[in-house]
Amino acid sequence: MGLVRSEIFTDQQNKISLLAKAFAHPARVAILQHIFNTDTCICGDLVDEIGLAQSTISQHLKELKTIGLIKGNIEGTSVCYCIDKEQWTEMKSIINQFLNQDITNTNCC
Amino acid sequence: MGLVRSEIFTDQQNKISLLAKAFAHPARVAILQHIFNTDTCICGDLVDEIGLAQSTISQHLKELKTIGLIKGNIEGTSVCYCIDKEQWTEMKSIINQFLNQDITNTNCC
DNA sequence: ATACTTAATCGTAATATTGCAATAAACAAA
DNA sequence: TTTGTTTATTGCAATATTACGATTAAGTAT
Repeated sequence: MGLVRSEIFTDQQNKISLLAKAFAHPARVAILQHIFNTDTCICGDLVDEIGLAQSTISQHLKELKTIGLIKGNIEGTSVCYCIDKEQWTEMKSIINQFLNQDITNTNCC
Repeated sequence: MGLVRSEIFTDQQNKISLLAKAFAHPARVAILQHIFNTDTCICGDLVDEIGLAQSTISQHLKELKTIGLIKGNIEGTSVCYCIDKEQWTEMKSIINQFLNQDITNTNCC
């Protein structure tokens, strides 16, 4: 069907999967890494840096904005994107809580 | 197009996004949590636990197996799934390296 | 052998995602 | 105003994902 049945999962499960989607595409990973790597905030050079069309990059930026991990400041004619530090930290904590589940219990294989 | 242009990204970026896909769906999050929570390995009760059809669960299990995070042991007529500890640890390290990028540099917004 | 249980696979339908060209919007510069 | 620059949006087209019923495969039990 292509339609996720979110109702049958817990809020936490839906939240984790939503956050994971942010970096479940290499372009979004690249965008986030580039924002991290440039000490000054990012503008429109993502299109040159990554080899995708401007509209495609813009769409990925929109998704990251919707999820809440980045925010954009309009600076004249260009837009400056940066990490939303609070949200990033919260995301990290949620994901880490999931990743750090105790592995020692599973002992059959 | 619906076709990810993997060639234009680094191996690391592709790897991160691939791993993230493992928990970019609430059903797979639920499956992994359930394997973690039951001290004994998982069998076919995932279908009862999560409200999805048997074939759907089986498909998600296959994806998790393909990504490498779980492995299944045939035990008579049922199958026992568990976390692949080595792979899980490696995944954690790769994801954490990405999540723990220094946030202090981004200082425009 | 037959019947039952369990999980994988196949086929199909529907929705989601990715990508790009073209256009629009918003601002800057001349 | 006109021109250029930059980003967002719209409108496709193509591929991917999700989900389920039906079937198959493999083992158990009778």
